[in-house]
Amino acid sequence: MNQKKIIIITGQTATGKTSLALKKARLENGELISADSRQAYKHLDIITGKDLPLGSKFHKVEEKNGFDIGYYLINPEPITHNPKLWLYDIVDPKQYFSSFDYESLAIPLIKQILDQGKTPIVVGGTYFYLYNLLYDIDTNVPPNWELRKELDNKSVEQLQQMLKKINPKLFESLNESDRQNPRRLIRKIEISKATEPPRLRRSETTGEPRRLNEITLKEKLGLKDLEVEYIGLRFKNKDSLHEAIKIRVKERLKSGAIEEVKNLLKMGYKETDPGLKTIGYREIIKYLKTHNPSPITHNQMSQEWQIHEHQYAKRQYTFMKKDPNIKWKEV
RNA sequence: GCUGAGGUAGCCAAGGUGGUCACGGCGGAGGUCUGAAAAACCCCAGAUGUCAGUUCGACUCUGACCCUCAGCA
Repeated sequence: MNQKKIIIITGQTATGKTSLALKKARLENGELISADSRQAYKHLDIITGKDLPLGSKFHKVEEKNGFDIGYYLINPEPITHNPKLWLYDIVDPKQYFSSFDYESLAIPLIKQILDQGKTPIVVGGTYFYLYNLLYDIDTNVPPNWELRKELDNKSVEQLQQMLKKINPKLFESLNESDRQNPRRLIRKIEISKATEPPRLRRSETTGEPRRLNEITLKEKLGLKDLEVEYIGLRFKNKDSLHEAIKIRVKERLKSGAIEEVKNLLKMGYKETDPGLKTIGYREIIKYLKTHNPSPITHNQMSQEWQIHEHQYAKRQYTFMKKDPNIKWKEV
């Protein structure tokens, strides 16, 4: 019981990651750290499924790099062991938030929880965040939002030409999917334009596949010895996935999803804000639009939401299943 | 019953003077992923209502039949 331990729980959407995390928290004296790119946004509560008991309060602890760090208590009533839940409500829906930001916030929290002799339980479906947390991200080029904004107007063709010009080798190393992907092209241009020469991975220069075996989180924490329990939850078949998502969407609609969107719009948030580019919000905004050239019914909105949620769940698994360290559990 | 419109993949849907068996979108399968990731992107598989005729050749023309929709009665 002396060895330090961290638990990572990820997996497909709607598999019950949070409830597993809570169970673990009870058993192992744990605190939860969310790894969810949507629950990191303030005001996005019902649709992103922040399962907080009524009347929960956000306890802000500090402000770091412009992000709010704080926690919720899982139980509203004071009880003996009341685990904290961190990294909800970090940023405003208008703000951008990156996997790097996530890592920079999560690492000190993990350390702190370990120092208290507790077990950090990192839980969430944003595998990209976990990927960067657990493994290495080997570039040192931060996002340049001004450049990105400027390049957002360019066509894919133009972006390709630009990259080919400033970094032909990198362009050649891209696969077809990335070559057609404006976001990825912009990122590559951003890296290539950076004044500091980036420490590029071999995969980007030689095309060699990246090795994904060794979890480097220990080194990042400065710990020699750390037990990592890394669990992934997935659906055992398509039916259970569809069923779970159907129930989830209906429940969220019943608990006021539409009102949540209306309020956000009233507060001045727009569909183009980073936080609202999220499944559920998109479909409801489309449904609420009065001047929509092709209006959809409530039922269609619900269907589309469900479909996009399925597709997301499948994409998640496609990405995650390449990680050899995940111990899968079916639900 | 009459008149009009129409039947193209699971859904929506384009098409042409008859001649590489057919544009797309959605959905479905598979995939990409190194500081926007619930994002963005790649890729694959699916079709001409039925029967007969004209023709070297029909999804496209003709006829019959079956079905759908609108209007009339």
